[in-house]
Amino acid sequence: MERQGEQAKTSRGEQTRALILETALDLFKENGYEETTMRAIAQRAGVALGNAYYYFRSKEHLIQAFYGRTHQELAGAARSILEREHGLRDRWLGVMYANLDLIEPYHRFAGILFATAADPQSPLNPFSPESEEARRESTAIYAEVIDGAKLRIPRDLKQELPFLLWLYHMGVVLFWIHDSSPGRTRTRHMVDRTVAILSNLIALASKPFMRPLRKAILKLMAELREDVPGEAYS
Amino acid sequence: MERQGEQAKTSRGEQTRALILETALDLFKENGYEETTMRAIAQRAGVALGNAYYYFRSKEHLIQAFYGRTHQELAGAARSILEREHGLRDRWLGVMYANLDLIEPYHRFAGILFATAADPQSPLNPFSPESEEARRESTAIYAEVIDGAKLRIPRDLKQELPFLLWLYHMGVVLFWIHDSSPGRTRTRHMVDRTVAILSNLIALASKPFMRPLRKAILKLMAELREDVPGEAYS
DNA sequence: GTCTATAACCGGATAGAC
DNA sequence: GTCTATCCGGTTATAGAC
Repeated sequence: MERQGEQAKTSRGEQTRALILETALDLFKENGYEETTMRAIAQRAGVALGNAYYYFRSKEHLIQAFYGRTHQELAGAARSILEREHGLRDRWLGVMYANLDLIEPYHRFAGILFATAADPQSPLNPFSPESEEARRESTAIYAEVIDGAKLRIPRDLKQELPFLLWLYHMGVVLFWIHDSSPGRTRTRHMVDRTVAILSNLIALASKPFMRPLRKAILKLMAELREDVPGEAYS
Repeated sequence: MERQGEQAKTSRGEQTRALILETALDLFKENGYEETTMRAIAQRAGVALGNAYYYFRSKEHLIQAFYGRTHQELAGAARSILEREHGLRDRWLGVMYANLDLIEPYHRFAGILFATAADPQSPLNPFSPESEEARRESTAIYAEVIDGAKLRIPRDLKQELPFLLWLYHMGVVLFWIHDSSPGRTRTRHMVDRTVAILSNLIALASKPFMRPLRKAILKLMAELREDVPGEAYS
């Protein structure tokens, strides 16, 4: 019944880890973040409290794991969308909607989720070194959104766009968190409108006669941008 | 030596309250928010733990009080700036700088501060009903920034601008929190540039020929905007 | 209404045994 | 890798003094 072959490797541990994470997310969905105790998570998962802490250094790290899982799922969803769609606007909108669908079940505790993420000291912060991988993967999705689109975009802009779309993505999530409309229709409406406008704006900014203004804005951005994956966070 | 006339009223209590708040902020500055215990605050203030909780229902409420104090101080600083300056850009920039000066000493623990504030459930959230007064006062400052400027702005835009400037203010604070440059020079640079650009944009948006676009954007905003001081937060 | 003192509760986090 | 015991600090409760 059981095998412990060398391919299984960390399998046993991974299973426990996954069990704890899923249990935690279920409880978060049911009762919210603050209301869910680590003891309750451990109990329902059928493990000891200390064991939960063996896999997740803190309650916040459960959130980080949730981030990671969501990224994986979004990347998967994005793949099929990006195979199908070829216009910038539709590719972009598709990814945004996929993300909103993905996180909707967690809207209830997403506030706390984002709150802890807002602290620059926190490893959960989207700008932190710990988040670099997630940030890089996320940005990669948006690079693919752009690269696959039938649209000629100058190199300087094209280089910055994935980061900008990722920032936009963050802004949408922030809006979504504060959106109490049923089904988050308000956020979807906002995304519809802004993606359309911004897609046009990108096309416009790509015109040759826009070059000077484009250069000026990109220069300002470069000045302002912290070297995100760098020394800034000691 | 002591009088307890009717004018003194809550004076005794107010003094204790202020003492506790100042002590807490000192400790936050010195050691950060998480590292500062309520017991330590009470001890250094020379009051009993229970007394601290008599004046502040929770540790978070100390932050809310800090917000309030900062608002007061900003309003005071703004008054003298707005008496002096008459161009939109200089009035606006003056207020932004005054605010940055005011909060600089607290940069260290501002992250946590903003983090707890980011949770929609939290009373600290700038959009929450509990924050309505602070939000209203803050918005009033920006209304004054606009009203006193020598610039003709159409009514529809003028009505929305204070809220928009307040949103911008929030965005600046968010940027500031993540700014690890010495003296927050990066934030100041960003503010310099963006206030200049946005001031021009406001002037541009006020031109008669911009009316249709302006109307369209204001309409979208109205659709998106939650009735902030409303039922949304039950 | 303001304040002290003290004990207790609860839950996040850690230590160390198995 | 898993468990039990323990610590620590936010918070609450109580009972009483000015």
